[in-house]
Amino acid sequence: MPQRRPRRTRRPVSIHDVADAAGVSPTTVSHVLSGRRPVNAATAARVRQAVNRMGYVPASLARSLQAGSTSVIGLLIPDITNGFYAELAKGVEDAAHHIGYSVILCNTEFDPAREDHYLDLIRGRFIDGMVYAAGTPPTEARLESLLGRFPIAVVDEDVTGLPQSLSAMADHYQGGRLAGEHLRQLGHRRAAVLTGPALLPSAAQRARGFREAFEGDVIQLEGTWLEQSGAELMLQCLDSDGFDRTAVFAANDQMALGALAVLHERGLAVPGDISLVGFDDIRVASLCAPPLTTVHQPAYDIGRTATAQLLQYVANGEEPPTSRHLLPVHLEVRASTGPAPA
Amino acid sequence: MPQRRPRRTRRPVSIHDVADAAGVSPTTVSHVLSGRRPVNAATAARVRQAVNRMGYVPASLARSLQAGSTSVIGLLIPDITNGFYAELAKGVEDAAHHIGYSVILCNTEFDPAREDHYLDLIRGRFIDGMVYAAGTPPTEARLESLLGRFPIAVVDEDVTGLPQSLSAMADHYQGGRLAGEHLRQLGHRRAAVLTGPALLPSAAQRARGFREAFEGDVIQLEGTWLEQSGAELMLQCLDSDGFDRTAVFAANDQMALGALAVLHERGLAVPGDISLVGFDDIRVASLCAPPLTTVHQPAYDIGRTATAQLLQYVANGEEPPTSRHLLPVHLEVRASTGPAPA
DNA sequence: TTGTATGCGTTATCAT
DNA sequence: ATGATAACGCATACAA
Repeated sequence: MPQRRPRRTRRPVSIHDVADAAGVSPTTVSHVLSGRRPVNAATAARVRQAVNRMGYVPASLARSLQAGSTSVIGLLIPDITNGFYAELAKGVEDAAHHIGYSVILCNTEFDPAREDHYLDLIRGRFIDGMVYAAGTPPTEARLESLLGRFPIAVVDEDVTGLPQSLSAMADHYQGGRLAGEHLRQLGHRRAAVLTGPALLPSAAQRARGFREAFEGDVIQLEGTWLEQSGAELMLQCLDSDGFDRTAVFAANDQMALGALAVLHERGLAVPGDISLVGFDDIRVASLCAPPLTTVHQPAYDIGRTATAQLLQYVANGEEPPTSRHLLPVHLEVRASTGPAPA
Repeated sequence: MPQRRPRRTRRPVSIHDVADAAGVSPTTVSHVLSGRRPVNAATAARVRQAVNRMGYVPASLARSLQAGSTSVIGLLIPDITNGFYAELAKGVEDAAHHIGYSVILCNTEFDPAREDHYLDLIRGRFIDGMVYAAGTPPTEARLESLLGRFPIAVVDEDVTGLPQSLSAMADHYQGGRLAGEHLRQLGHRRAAVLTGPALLPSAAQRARGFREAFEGDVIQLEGTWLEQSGAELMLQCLDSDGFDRTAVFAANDQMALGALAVLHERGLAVPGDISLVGFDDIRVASLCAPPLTTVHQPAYDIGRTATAQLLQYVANGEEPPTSRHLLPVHLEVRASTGPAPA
């Protein structure tokens, strides 16, 4: 004999309440709302009226539990204030919203603990999938227990040797090559490369592409992806004995902006004394002074593509196949690069 | 024909499976994991071993259903690629993550339908609360059915005459005044104001503050918050008969950047011919050419404060009180403003 | 056309 | 110290 609910707090209206009010069973209410089976017109009208009068909204939580999926995915990125990730996020959100999914913003600030915390969302099945663009080195160790067991799209990073499902990234190597060729054709022979974390394939590929196309004398300094890091590395360069570089390739635009600020501080002309190339082509790259020559990356498309791919399978309860999307890049030549000084 | 697998799909390990494996009841497993009541050490060890061996992770969905809350909030904003909202989002995420909450990114692109869709998340109780920074005019109609019934913090907007719970915003009026005073002191007497949507209190307050402090001849053009809109309004100004303004106040930095691009295109010097002031102080404002004089808004703090306030009550199951936080602004004087031309 | 019973996976309540 | 049972609120297989 069912006991009446305690009713301590103002409990939300449930499907049961509506059913009682309309004089039907919860099943019928459910079907009126879902349309998954025919309901007598008059009955349906009564139910709808009760729904409106009582302001009933189905508890999506209960619905999700029953359905076994939440229609929510995660987007794991290191820094939403970086224009690249913001564009990426927009692409992810667009693709997700397009088929009724929502996106949890997992902003990690490059903090492994925070990353782990957010990965627990998928372990606990609160999210149906994850778009993973961590930007942190120990990517593999952190992911290996997840890939293959959960729907994850690895984005912007070329994680190899793992049972990964989906991936989408820009052609980092080719981007590096474009930067290198450009500077070589301008007559530069001695360059500095301010890279991202050496353990990241993306950072390594950009640097390698640059070196192979530049074919000159290259010194390489490792940093994080942050503006601050670009500034520090640039300072380190300038303060080293016998610094003689005429060109700098920064692993992303944020670092390039940091480097640019330092060059300005030191009274060095860009590109008069030193040419500077970035990577990403975030909005500010075309607005800063001088406008930055940089490798354009289709951030929005990367996010949109990866998410659409992921959800195509997740939404059907299928297991995503292994795939690797390589998106094209191109060089945006602006005013931060010029002929090598004599 | 014998059935191989009774289950259609590989079902995740449940608390029941662990209980069976450990030879205890689900209740005990639950208590071992939560520590909410004493469990025999040996029993607990057996349970923990089973948990590890089977890779059990509690279904947070079921947990949420039982608990009546999800530990997720929404963040509704129009445009994550706008540096202001990105900073705001970072503040929200920080405050939420700090006490174990996650954030759903509700990016609306100023689309009312999309906004409504996301507001349904709170109606369906999939999220415990919402940080609302829509930036769209019909804020009130859209919100009136929600405020007071659900935990919502209205951010960056001064919604008056509504049963709102929490709100946090910059001092828009004072910001407008700072811009107006600055230009007046530089000798400007004729200005153009490129405002945001007239129906938005924030936009109206910024414009009013400007007019009251500037005390000169002001023409006012209404736009959206977008860069494109700033460009269009600037063009419209320049092409009007007898245009004679020496200063422009844009309602936000994005619009200022749009206006700046148009001024450059037309060969007008900034600030030589026209001085320009923005609002927000997003990162690019200090990097563009010339660096933009602008009203600084504490975007990160607005997000963090509002979220911390909201969650303080939500996490305790209490109803948030009505409150209104007004955060201070200040003027960042850079190179886009100068003395009025003779 | 409609209703009953059951399950989704967890935790709180009550019992032992 | 541990377990059985009843919710949480919905959807669905099965019955009528």
